[in-house]
Amino acid sequence: MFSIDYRNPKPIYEQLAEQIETFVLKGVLKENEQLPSVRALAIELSINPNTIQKAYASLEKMGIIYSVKGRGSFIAPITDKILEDKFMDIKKNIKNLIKEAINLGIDKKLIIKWIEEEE
Amino acid sequence: MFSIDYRNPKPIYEQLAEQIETFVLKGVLKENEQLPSVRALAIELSINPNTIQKAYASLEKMGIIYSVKGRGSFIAPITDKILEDKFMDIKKNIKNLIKEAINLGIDKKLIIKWIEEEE
DNA sequence: TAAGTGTATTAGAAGACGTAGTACACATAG
DNA sequence: CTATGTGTACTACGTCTTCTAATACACTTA
Repeated sequence: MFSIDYRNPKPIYEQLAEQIETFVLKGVLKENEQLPSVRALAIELSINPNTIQKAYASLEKMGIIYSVKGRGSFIAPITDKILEDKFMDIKKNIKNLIKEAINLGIDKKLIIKWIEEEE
Repeated sequence: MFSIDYRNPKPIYEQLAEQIETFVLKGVLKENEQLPSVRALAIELSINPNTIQKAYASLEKMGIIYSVKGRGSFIAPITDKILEDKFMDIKKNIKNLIKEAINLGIDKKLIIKWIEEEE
C-alpha cells in the first residue's frame, strides 16, 4: 500500500504522510477506514515506529486522520476546510511557478499547452 | 543588492544563489560583470565568508558564474544549456503541480485563468 | 488477563547548516 | 619585491533535523 523511496531527499515521515493524504483525497482510503497500526506499518516498511507516529501525528494535525488510544488510527471525513486549504496551497504554488516562467520569457500559450496535455 | 530573509527556512547560501541566478536571467547582472568578493559580501550581509563561498561554488557548478583565483568572481555568459536546464526544470514542476491539481478535481479552465491573470 | 492499540520520553547517530579561524595560491597595485 | 585583495581548502565546533532505539504508560478489546 505504502512505499518509501530512500533516494528521495524528502523525510520518510513526509513521504508517508503525503501518500496517505493523496489516497484520502483520491478516495482510495475512505472515511473511518482503519489505518495500519504504528507498529505494524513500521515492520512492514522496515522503519522505526516513531517515524510512523510522526507521520500520523502530522496528518492528525491537518485533520486528515484521527487516532484513538487503544483502538487505532482512522481516516477522518474530508471537510471543506481540508479541500480549501489544499486548493489554496496548489493555487499559490502554480501561480509562483507561472511568475517564474514568465520571468524566464516562457510564452503563456506554451504553459497553457502543458495544461491541455495533462490527463 | 542582495538580501537574506532569516524567517525563510531555505538555507542562506541557497537564497543568495537563487537571487544571483534570477538577476542574471533577468539581465540585471550582465556577462563578465564582477560580483562582490566573498569577504566583502560576507561583511555586507553579516554572514560567514564560507556561506558566500558555498553559494558562489554552487553557481559556478551550474555555469552561472566563473571564479578566478586572485581576481574575483564574475557573471558567466548565459549559455543555451543554462536556459534549457531552467526551462526543463520549470516545465517539470508546473506539470507535476497540474497533475496534482487535476487529481484534486480542479478544472483545467480555472488553471488557465490563473495563467492569464499573471502580469 | 493478555494482547494490541496510541502516545510520551529519553538517548544517540548521522547529516546539513552556519560560524570561526587558519592557511595557501594567485593577481594586481604600489 | 611587498602589500593587499582575491578565491579556495581545511579543521573544528554548535545547532538543528531526521531517524533509530528502548522503554513506559494509558487505553481498548477479545
